Amino acid sequence: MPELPEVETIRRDLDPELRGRSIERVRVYHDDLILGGMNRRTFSGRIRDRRILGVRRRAKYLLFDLAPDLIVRVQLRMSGRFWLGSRRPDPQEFRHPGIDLRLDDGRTLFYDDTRRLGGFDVLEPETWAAAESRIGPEPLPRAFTWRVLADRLEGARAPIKNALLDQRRLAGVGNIYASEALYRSGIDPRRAAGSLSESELRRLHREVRAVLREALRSAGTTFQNYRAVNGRSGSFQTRLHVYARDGSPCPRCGRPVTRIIQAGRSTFFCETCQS
DNA sequence: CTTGTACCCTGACCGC
DNA sequence: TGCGGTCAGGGTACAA
Repeated sequence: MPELPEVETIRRDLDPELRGRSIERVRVYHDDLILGGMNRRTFSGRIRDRRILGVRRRAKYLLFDLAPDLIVRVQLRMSGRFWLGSRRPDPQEFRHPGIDLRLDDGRTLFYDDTRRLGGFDVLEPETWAAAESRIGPEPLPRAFTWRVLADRLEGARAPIKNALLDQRRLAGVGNIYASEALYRSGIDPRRAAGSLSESELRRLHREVRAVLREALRSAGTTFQNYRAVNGRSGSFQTRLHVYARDGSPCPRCGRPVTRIIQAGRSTFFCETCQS
């Protein structure tokens, strides 16, 4: 479920706690949580007794750098969650144990995943570099100018909403912030991505960054499942303009928000304010 | 190459 | 209360 702001919130929670710790013991509850077909024994063997150098994020992936030179990639997908503590969390909250990583300070990092769409894999640096090169630019650094966005969308005939979700074009935007950024930019989500004018691209660039930054400041959007580490909720759901608000009045013009399906996912927008 | 669709999985919710 | 249908912050394989 998490998009860039949610994954980055989790990264900020985890990094100072995990940095420098060693993984003493690994427990895997379901083979399908090890992505890429590695079996659980091999996975455990690769990462046991290694020290965590730090936790990074790229797009919606969390990357645990292990000494001396190995990467654990975590994909939360729709329902992955973390808990860090010396005891297993309340089973009311964490009903679907997925992977436990016991650390050398007596605590355990518990990964829980209701739908089991997420999971972990272990990558050599070269393998990660190859995968990483296929991901679009991060939207928050200064290097991401409106011209970079224009480049990534140039010639695309797909609807702009779909293009924003395509991680090869742009990293980190998901279903919530795609709808929100297009609403704030006044752009119809059905427009061909390559047909946006310069002023539309400038507005979209500004609003994508603004909505992601504001959501990050609110520790993300807790709609249903998403929690930061140890059950902490985000608060950006109170600041959404259109997402999941179909039928409610558009905050700008008062006409009802419309819901359509694009690429199999819901899109929310205002037919009056977005053209 | 680009684009769209089906699928992975469980749970919550809605109408009958 | 039960049951079926729909939907859920994602990514990927595969078809067209």
